[in-house]
Amino acid sequence: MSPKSEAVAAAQAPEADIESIDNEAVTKNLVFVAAERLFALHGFQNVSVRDITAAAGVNLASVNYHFGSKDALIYEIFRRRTVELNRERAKKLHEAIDRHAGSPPVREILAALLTPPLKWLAPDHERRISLQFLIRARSEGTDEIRKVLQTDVTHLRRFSDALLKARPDLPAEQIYWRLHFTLGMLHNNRFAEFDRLNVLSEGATSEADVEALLSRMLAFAEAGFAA
Amino acid sequence: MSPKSEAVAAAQAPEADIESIDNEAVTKNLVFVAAERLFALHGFQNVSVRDITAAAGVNLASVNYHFGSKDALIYEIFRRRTVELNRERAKKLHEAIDRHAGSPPVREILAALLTPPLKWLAPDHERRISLQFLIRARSEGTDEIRKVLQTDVTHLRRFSDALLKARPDLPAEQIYWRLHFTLGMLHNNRFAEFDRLNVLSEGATSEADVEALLSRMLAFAEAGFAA
DNA sequence: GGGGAAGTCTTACGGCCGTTCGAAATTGGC
DNA sequence: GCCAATTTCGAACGGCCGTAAGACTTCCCC
Repeated sequence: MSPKSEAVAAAQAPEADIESIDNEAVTKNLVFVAAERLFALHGFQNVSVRDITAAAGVNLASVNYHFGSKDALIYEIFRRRTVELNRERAKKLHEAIDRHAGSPPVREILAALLTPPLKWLAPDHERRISLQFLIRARSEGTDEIRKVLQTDVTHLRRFSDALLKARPDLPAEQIYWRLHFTLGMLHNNRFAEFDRLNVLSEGATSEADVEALLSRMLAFAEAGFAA
Repeated sequence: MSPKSEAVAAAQAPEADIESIDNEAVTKNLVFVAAERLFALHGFQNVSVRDITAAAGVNLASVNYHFGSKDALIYEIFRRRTVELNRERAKKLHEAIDRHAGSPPVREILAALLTPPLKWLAPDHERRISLQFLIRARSEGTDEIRKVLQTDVTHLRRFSDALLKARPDLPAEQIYWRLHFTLGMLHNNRFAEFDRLNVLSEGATSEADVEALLSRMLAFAEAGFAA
């Protein structure tokens, strides 16, 4: 009772100062943030509801009260962050379409796809942990998440359509495969993979400079599409 | 007692016929094969020791008796398949080196890296499930597996060294990053990702033709390295 | 064919898990 | 300042898990 109550009080005070939004549902937010962080760092199965509520300084029953179940919590985090990320991507894509009278070049389409997640990857970006969560959700996700990932391709279709228009000379399957390859490059941006890369290059590579990383990825993928 | 014993008897007979090797340690092999398959299909945490022993038709205690623990079993599968895969890769790389007087072109280096796993990916290949296991181990693996993956880069260094020699004009970090991108493309070859790709392309893509997939990947990656 | 080693079997222990329940506390409207 | 609704809390339930212990069986060597 005592330590948890103190933690709640200590966490609520600055929260209310910084962003007084959601004065209601403080607990729900504490759970959401703590869960996202722990899931991103350690995986869904390795983080228990008790871990989450302890880290958030709230009661054990909070997860089930506010979200219904652990899986529903995972899904809500996944859903909110996915919508947020895809909104940024779609905005960039439409800007590129407007700039180029309906059909932007391959590089700009890929930039719209890759720039938002790479921006999130920056060490001081507030969505850095969210991106790791999303990457992890792709391989370890719930049954429901897996179903959504495989079924709902409406977001991805925006990009494949734009690419088909930008390269009408290429067979359609070629476009799809190359988009698949590009997404593979992106989803490989996990902490563990960076660590291995740093060991291999003996420190010559640094993922902290996301601008440089974006340039490298765009150059690689654009050349791949031009092959 | 009765159903399990019958299952063992039924499974042992054809096993002994096909490959009479390991007439000893039949049970150990049954566990190994069943575990690899279940882990590859459903993930490490979603498969219990009871699932494995039931599928193998052996006793529950077999896993701990023959392998020590569930984690040790996972590690042994990972280790054996990794050694096997890397041996094939290294052989191909050395053949390429011999063919080209010490410094093969980028495409041949990448082919040595990608061809073995893509061969394993073929629908009728006996290592198809092993490859899925290895891909999964990369993201869901044990602490020990994760440590090995991040620490032991000796195998990968063979390829980065060859690439550095093939493209001495490129900065070293550029080589490392592009190798990282290429591996990302490779590790994205999961069943779930293929399914999504098939939905997106409305059936125009098929991962069954691994020869075509290899060509596509090599063309994409080689162009990326030439950028 | 007797004895010891290797393997198999049943059974159960201890532990962590997600979830639930009823009581207590807090909040907000009148 | 009271009542009802919402939220928080402590506690526990049922279940599945990995692992271990001990009895039993099989096999092989002397």
